[in-house]
Amino acid sequence: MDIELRGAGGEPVDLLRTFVSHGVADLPPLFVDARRPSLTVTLRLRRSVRTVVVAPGREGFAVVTVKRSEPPAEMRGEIEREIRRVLRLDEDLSEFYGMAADDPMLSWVTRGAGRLIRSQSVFEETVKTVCTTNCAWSATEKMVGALVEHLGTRAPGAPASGAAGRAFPTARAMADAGEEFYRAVAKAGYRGAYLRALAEGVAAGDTDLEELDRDASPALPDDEVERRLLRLPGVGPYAAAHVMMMLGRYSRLVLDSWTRPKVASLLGRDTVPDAEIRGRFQPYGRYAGLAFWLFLTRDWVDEEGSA
DNA sequence: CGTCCAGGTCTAC
DNA sequence: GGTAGACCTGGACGC
Repeated sequence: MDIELRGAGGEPVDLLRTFVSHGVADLPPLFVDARRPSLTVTLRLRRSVRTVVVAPGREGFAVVTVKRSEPPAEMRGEIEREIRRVLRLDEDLSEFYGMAADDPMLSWVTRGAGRLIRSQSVFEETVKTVCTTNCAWSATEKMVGALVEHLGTRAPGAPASGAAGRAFPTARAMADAGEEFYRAVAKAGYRGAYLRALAEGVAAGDTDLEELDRDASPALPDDEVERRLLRLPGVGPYAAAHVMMMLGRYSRLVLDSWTRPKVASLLGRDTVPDAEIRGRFQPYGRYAGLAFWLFLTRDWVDEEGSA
């Protein structure tokens, strides 16, 4: 099926920029192949699990194909909705583009950058973010890979082993996995207890993460969303800002051991105080975090458009 | 082989 | 409310 690459405000969408918009776009159950280019994702649907490939189609469109089986009509509708969510196509970035157009550092984004690949659920976003804390990216890949490989449901056509072809695990599946799994298989270290507690809270219905999405609760203020996220085990200021960015709530800047040196290097300095960084992007208001992220990741795709 | 530290957070002052 | 110290893990460093 075809999906038109057009934002909710009619703004352009650069599909390759979207594919390489964020490192989490390449954590299972998402796989980016920047060469082809394509995005493969295994989706949990209401009544099944399917692996879907998104690639450039005819001019202005993405083409979505479902692996193995041609899905029935109602499933196709569901898949299209989920892909639109993952690609963030229903977000209106035209106001942000209006601001960026007058900024020499960011005017380039108006060609279609700014849609950060999103996971299927806020729960998934939160788990992945906790898995990025206080460790190298290789450790994050190890942890998330193990969760999907060992706890995720297989889609038709999934390889016998590995994370490919499996959906992100449900909160229940993660809550039921024992301490030993998090220690010996996922190599999550002290995060294991956080992940289990987080999953148990969601599975038991005590924690509702999905309502924190900007689409789900546009009236919920960012301050309140941040307060709720900070109550979660393993979620501090960095993780809260990061999850919020993935929820389309860009008021916070993601400040961590990767972004701080990166912004300093781009400004040709040794270090830059957090307050100064915030000050520089403050004019973008509720898009400050997105402006900051795009400023940092401009070099992820070169001018010719290859990653 | 020991120390440091990666896309930090928690607890105890 | 603000700040040390501990914390799993493993790859990168210095010695």
